[in-house]
Amino acid sequence: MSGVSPAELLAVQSTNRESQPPVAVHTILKGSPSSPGSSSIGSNSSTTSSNISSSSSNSLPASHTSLPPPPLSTYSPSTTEVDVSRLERVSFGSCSSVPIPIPMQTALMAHTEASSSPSLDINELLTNVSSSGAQILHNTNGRSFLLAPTTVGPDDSNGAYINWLYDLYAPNTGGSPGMSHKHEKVRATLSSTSGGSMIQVGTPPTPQSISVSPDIGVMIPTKTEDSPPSCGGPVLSSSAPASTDGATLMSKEIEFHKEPLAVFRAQERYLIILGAPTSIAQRQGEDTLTYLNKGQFYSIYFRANNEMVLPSQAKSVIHLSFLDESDRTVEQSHWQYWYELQANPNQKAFDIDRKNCEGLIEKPLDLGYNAASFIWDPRLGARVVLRINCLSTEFSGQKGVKGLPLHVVVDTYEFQDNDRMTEHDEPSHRAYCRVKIFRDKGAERKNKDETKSVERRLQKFIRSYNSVNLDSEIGPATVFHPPCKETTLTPTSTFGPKPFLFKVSDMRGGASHPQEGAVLSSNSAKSSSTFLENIKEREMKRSFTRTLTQTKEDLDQLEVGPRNKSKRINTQPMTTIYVRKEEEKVYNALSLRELTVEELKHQISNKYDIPDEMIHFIYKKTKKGLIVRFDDELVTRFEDEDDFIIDLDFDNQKGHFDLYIRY
Amino acid sequence: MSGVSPAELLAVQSTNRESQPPVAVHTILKGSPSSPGSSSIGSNSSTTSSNISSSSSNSLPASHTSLPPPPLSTYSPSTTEVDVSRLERVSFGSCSSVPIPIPMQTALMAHTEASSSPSLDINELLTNVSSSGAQILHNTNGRSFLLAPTTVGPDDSNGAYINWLYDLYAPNTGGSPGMSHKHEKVRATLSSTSGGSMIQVGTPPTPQSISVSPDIGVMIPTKTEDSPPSCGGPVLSSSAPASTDGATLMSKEIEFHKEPLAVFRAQERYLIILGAPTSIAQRQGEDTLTYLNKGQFYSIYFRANNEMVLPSQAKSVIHLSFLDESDRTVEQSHWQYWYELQANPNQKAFDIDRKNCEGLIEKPLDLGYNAASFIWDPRLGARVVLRINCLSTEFSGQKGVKGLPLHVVVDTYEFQDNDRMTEHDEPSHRAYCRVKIFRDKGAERKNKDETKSVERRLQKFIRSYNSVNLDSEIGPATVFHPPCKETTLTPTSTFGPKPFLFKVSDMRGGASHPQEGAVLSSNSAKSSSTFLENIKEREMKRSFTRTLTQTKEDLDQLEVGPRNKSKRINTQPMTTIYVRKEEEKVYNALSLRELTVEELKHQISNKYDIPDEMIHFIYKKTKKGLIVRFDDELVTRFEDEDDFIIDLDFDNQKGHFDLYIRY
DNA sequence: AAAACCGGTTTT
DNA sequence: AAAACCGGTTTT
Repeated sequence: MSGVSPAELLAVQSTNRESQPPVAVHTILKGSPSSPGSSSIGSNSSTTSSNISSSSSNSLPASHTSLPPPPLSTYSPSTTEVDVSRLERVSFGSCSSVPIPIPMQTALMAHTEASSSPSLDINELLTNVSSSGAQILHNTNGRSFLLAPTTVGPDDSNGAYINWLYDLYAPNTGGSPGMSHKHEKVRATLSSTSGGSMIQVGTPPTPQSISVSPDIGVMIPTKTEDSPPSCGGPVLSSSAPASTDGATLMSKEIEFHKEPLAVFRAQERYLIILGAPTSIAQRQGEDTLTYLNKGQFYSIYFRANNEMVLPSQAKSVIHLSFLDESDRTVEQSHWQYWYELQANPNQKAFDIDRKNCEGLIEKPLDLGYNAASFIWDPRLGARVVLRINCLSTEFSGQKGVKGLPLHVVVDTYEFQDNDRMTEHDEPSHRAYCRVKIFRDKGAERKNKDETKSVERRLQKFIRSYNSVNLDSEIGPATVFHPPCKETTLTPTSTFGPKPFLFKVSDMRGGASHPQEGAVLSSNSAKSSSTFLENIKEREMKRSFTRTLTQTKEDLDQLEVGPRNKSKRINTQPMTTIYVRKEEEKVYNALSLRELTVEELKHQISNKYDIPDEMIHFIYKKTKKGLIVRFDDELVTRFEDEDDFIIDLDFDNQKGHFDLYIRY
Repeated sequence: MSGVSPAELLAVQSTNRESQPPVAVHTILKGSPSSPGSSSIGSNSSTTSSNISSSSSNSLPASHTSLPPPPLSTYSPSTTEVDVSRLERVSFGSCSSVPIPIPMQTALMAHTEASSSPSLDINELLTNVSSSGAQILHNTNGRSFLLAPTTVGPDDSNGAYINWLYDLYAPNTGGSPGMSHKHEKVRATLSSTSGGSMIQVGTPPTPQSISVSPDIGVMIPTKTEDSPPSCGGPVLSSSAPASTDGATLMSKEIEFHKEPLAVFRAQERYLIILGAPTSIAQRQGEDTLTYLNKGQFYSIYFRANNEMVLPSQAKSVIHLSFLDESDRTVEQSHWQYWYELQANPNQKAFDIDRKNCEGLIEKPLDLGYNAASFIWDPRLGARVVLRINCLSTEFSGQKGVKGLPLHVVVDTYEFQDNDRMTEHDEPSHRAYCRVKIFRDKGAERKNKDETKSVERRLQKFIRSYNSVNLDSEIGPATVFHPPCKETTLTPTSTFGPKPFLFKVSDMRGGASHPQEGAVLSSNSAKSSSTFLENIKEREMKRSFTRTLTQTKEDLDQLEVGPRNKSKRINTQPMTTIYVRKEEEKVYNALSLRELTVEELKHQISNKYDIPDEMIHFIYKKTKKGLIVRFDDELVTRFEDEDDFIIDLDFDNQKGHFDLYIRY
């Protein structure tokens, strides 16, 4: 219908270059209500439960059942290695609406394996069960998730069976937000007596009624009588798994931890977690993205792998930077731009709520305007509470346009007691995550909108999925980042260049990052004497207190910045314009030392690896479409940070390039 | 359901303080296909047309039928006086979908009378015809409008009849946009044999097939065979009206005028029309609002009432101002703020396309940065083409916030021949309209969005309308401005203060409007030394105008300061025009440091590598082909980014060049 | 050209 | 807290 292939809608993930831990808890929903220790998932007290034919004898491929038990729950979902162990069949009746009671806090996420299940045959599925293909599960919190069929086959009772695959997430209920959650992967097999149809999640139980069935490791509502089936009572039951080690998965009540569970990959030495949910809209395998609110405090948890030999002290440095920008001058100008908008010259890109940090051996220390360090004991862990003072939109400038993501980069250095390292030490560990900072409660809004968006895309996917043409190679895949309450920073190489440090004080003297003599002084945008006095007053205040311990109260008093403010003057003798060709994703910065056509040519040829003399003409293409030859005067009109789309046309006849700059 | 009363959704208008002409054309749809001069509205060539029972005998209250014939069409909809004459009944079949063929250009607007029809009984309507209450008509251009029932009664054939009331608008098809339209008010009576239901507008005929049925004065498609009824063929037919003077309404083919029809209220001396559609979202009786695009040219038509004694010359002054701002200092600071963002210091708030104006006795003359005047002959009319160079959002500053509406105010002064009035004359006429200026094609988007929004509100109204509780006093009313292609400026008192004139040159000396010493200073987003110099230059120029008093407005202005790079501070006062010879593919930019013939020569010779003295004469070649010697005054008329084709003719005899600039 | 996106802001 | 608005901008 939509003409969009499933591959486009939900592209199959490729690699997991962030190397997130592939561990996952696998749990089984089983059809036999008579299994030991079973709790009735679908105990909807329906008289039509006699419709159900339970078949627990259906065996699965050995490759699936013989996998070792997966480790405990993790904060990072499995991506590269999809464990497809423990398949079970659960039969259900002929009703067109099959209630699956799932706790209110449980969300289901679309999932099929990318590679480990070559037996997946979408075409067969489509042929055999057209209308019962991928289904949207409507969770009671308003979110909907895909339940994707993987394989189908003849049922030994009265119909066909379908292997459904999905992820089960159980976020926590109580406790502070972003503190704990559970992520489980569940694979269940359902057999349908009829051509299947809508599957709905039943009315959730009250939160108190949620308990854990130790034998299957799934949270199960103990009373579900308030979810009557919408038609003849198909019921889904649970029981002990047919596999061996299901009981080891979660043999006790789920704990809602005050702090995140530290689950390490085998080699990973540190685990750093940002207490804010990761955006689900990012494709798995790509950089994660986490939405934050400017001026709001978030925790970063630091944990070391206690199975390793750990130092008694570590220094971690938190940087806020633009990792995408390989060009440091761009990063510099971003920060410079931001800084000059601040009312308070002492304003840092982020600041730390010293009072609410935990486990810090020394007070955190600002290294620059976009970095801070602190000492902690890896054997004990630590928590740093911080807020970010800039907006992502401040770096994109224009009005209706995406803000720039920033990077939170954490470098960790190890040393014993007072054996502090020197400046030139390499960090033992580096991890980062991308963040986007919004005004007000924009982060929540953004997450909410994304949930809706993902639902729409899944709906769309299903429509195309159930329609005719489908490449046999293409099947649904988990492309979105699974919902979670926290963001695990991605470990990365420690050997790259150190994150850019923005130091305002650098400007006075020669610094490692030449500052081109930026001028702070002319705080002249504030023309009201009253206003100026306020600024001065504020500066006075800060100068006294900033060396002292900053408490949250102090920080709250310090305005994060007036909303509308003019920029300040900065005497950089260079005009930087950004250009990109239409097909380019990102801009190139042209730093014009002088505003002449020659210099423009030079910089263009430089940036695009064209010999200087190969660029013959430069034209301005006006909004009206006029083509105007460029002259020095027009170049003079360039303002710093102007951006243009350019066309670099090669003239085959004459063997040179003509450059068109679109206005 | 929604808990919103109809009164809240569609509040009844109160007074018409703008005193728009209450004239309206009333037209009748009638059920009898045998009436003289009838054209089949519903000639859907359906075999089920036998279902239709036509009943033209149904008589209506005398108060409705005895009204005098309304005058000819108008550009201002009737508001205070609702003429409810000429009701007719048209029966239709039992189909649930009744196609009403209406020309594509026809829009239907919700309407019932506010006060002049005390016989309206909503409750009766609701009781008798619940599901066939107010209906949404889906026009084929995607817009939907309300068809509101007014009264119901027993049908003499087999059901109940309903009096429907709605407005019928017939915008023009061909011609330039915003040139002409028709606005008619139609009241029709339909009787339903069944409990009524969805009414749809049939597929429209091609524009060519539209003709006028003189006896009923409604545009009727001559072929409608491409709109098959979705079920058993109910057909709506039209015929001559039962009333007396229907033929006088529109006894000839509708003309799509190249210029707007000038229809005057009795006393009104001038009619001034802006060639852009009025926003429908404004409530009637309130100020109109018209959406424009920045940088796009619009026409303003000037017409005088030829039934009056008119002078041979009139001077009209077009102002762009902030009429809402009673405080002129606010207005001043708004313009000051805007002005300082302009790259070209000669940039005016709007400029006039001199080439495309019509009927101007003299060239328009800029009075300040936000006003221009011109002389025209009231007996002949005139057209001024202008574009506005500011954005409404520039004056609201913040990001997600409504832009400030501006006012286009036109003062017209009368005088005989050369008897020009002095500065202190009062204008004979003043009219204004509110405009909002958007970026790109924002005006169209805005109008479109409003249509959708109005539809939603009407839908919502219908739901509440068809539901239980409804105050007997409350009925639907026409609250929105009717769709139209043009905006008639609202006449107003000429005795108020004259619109604010923003003159940059005012800063030198004491002006009639004190300038409050606006601070230019370092309101800067610019960082280059060149820029600083420019600023300094400016400050130098105006330093003596700086005042000690800093008003709150100044501060506000500054805090709204530049946020993105699109805002530029003026560089040198310079006007850039683009020229090319006919044989040249691309234009050359001439940057005129001063607007003199000498400078023009200099730049031309510079660009075309001709010695200065080799260019002897510069001529203007008018559209008519006249050759005019250029003088400084003509050069002064250059607007930034004007473009011209030039002829550079070498005179072999005299050995020099003559330059012709084609207009 | 139309629709969607974007995120700051206002409204509910 | 959630939804809608707002208009510049991008995508389709």
